[in-house]
This record gives sequence, structure tokens and C-alpha cells, in this order.
Amino acid sequence: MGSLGVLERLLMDILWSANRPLTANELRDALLDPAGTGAKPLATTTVLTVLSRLEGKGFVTRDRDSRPHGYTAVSSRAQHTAELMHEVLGTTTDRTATLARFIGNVSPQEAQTLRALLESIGPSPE
Amino acid sequence: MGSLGVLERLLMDILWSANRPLTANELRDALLDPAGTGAKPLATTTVLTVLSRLEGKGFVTRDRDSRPHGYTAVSSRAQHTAELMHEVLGTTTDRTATLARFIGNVSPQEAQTLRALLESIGPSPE
DNA sequence: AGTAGTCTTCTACGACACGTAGAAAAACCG
DNA sequence: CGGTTTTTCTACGTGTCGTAGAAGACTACT
Repeated sequence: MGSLGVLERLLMDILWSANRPLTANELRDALLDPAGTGAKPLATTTVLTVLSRLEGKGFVTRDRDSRPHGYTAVSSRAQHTAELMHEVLGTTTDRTATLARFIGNVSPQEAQTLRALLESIGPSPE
Repeated sequence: MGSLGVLERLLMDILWSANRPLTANELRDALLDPAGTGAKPLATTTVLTVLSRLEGKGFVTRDRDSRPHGYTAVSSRAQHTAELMHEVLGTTTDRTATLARFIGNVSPQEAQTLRALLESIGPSPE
């Protein structure tokens, strides 16, 4: 589906990390990394344009009532990423083989995590 | 990373399904769906161009010795898809949360498959 | 209400990826 | 060698994305 460009992705990252609606200017400022090291101050309009595109793609919603419009990510980063993973998985023909390769490359800790998750989802077969 | 365009993807699909090197013309023909329903015969050069791009991206190798060059997919579809899934997973900050969402959406059968795979990778903790 | 400042929308342009393919060059076969 | 097949070179059109100015809409203060 609609993949994200670099700037689009940066904005989403900020929105995902924030737990409240942000305005275009807040986002623009957030783009200059905290330490102010950043050398590229973007024009606010640039941010707004990208936000509009993100809205069009269904990644963010905006509160049109509050005056400086507040922008919020539609789904959490985890949710979004998980969906993407499913989407990718869906492009294969042999899902089992794919999952095998996928599992074959997770760290032991993550394997543990996965076991626990599977356990909680549906108790292991007796 | 290098995502694939529509045609690029179609070619990869054919290469993945074939278990031998294919030539540009074979690929062109394969694009006209078997039943010949297809209405769009691509120029061979088009296929060649895309194959070159795929080679550049590291998705296919070609046998430069055999005369009609034979093109082969570098990694299997399952392998490729699994790598993509890991790549996607790598874009998230909270991997556990992401995996939770991911697992939360697999079918019961697939959950079973996953349990088995995890079992085989490292025996469950007694 | 008028004016200044802020925010949003409209419009646009350059860069890049990709589908598409012709023209030219190279290799092969008889 | 000459014709045919295959490959490379080059190029154009379209779509997406980063970027932002100009103009219009809204807010607030006096």
C-alpha cells in the first residue's frame, strides 16, 4: 500500500512518540533534533503539505476545530508495523515456508516472547 | 530498502515460480497469462531493462555465458519475504508490542504453525 | 471594526523511480 | 560474410515526494 517517504516517515515517528495532538509548528520544531544540532529548518508549509498527504493516505487525522489544527497518528506505531508485516506476509504464496524463514531469524529472547504471546492467544494444545 | 515496482514484482514472481533460469523472452511470454487472455505483449527490451534493474538491486543474477542470458532469482520468495518482514519489524521501537499485534492477527492454524516452528528452533523451556 | 500576525490551502517545481521501448551495437548461425 | 537474435544505450512520460512561495482564511488585540 501507500509506503511512506523519508519526511513522511519522520513526521509519523514524531507523532507516534507524542501522546497528544501536535501542530504543524510543533512538528517542524521537533524535526530540529533536540540538541539544536539540526541545520535544516523546514518551512511550516512543507510540514503542512506532508501532513495533508499523510491525512490523505489515512495515517493521520486532524482536529479541524481547534485552531492550530492538531494532528494525531491514526494507529500506533506497533499497530501500523504489525499491519505492514501482515501485508508483506500476504504477498507470499507459501506462508508456512515464509514463517519458517522468519522464525529462523529471530533472537532467542524474541522466540521466547513469541511463545508467550502464542500461549496467551490460544492455550497450547494439551 | 529497494522496494519493487509492479512490473519488477511480476517478473520476480515468475522467476520465483520457475525452478530454472529463464530468458527475457520466456519471461515476456510468461507475462501473457497462460490462457492468452492477456492483451499487453511487452517489448522484449522492456523486460530486459527491468531485469537489469533487478540485477542492479541484487534480486536476480544472470548467466552471462549462456547466450540468451538466463536469469535466476537470487533468493527464494519465502526467503525474500521473511527478510522483508524482519526489515519492517526493525522499523519499530517496541518490538514486543509489535509482535503482540502481529500475533494477535494470525489465524489459529498459523498460530499452530508458529508454535511448532518455535518448538523446533529451540525446545520449549520445561 | 481594522489591522497585524498566524495558520491553511493552492499551486508548483525539481528529483527520482519505474514502465515503456526504439535505435544501435554485439553476438551467433549458417 | 550476411541475416537474425540478443543485449546495451538512451530516452521519454508518469507518479510520488520533498520543498516551499503566494494567496486566502482565521484570530486577536486595540
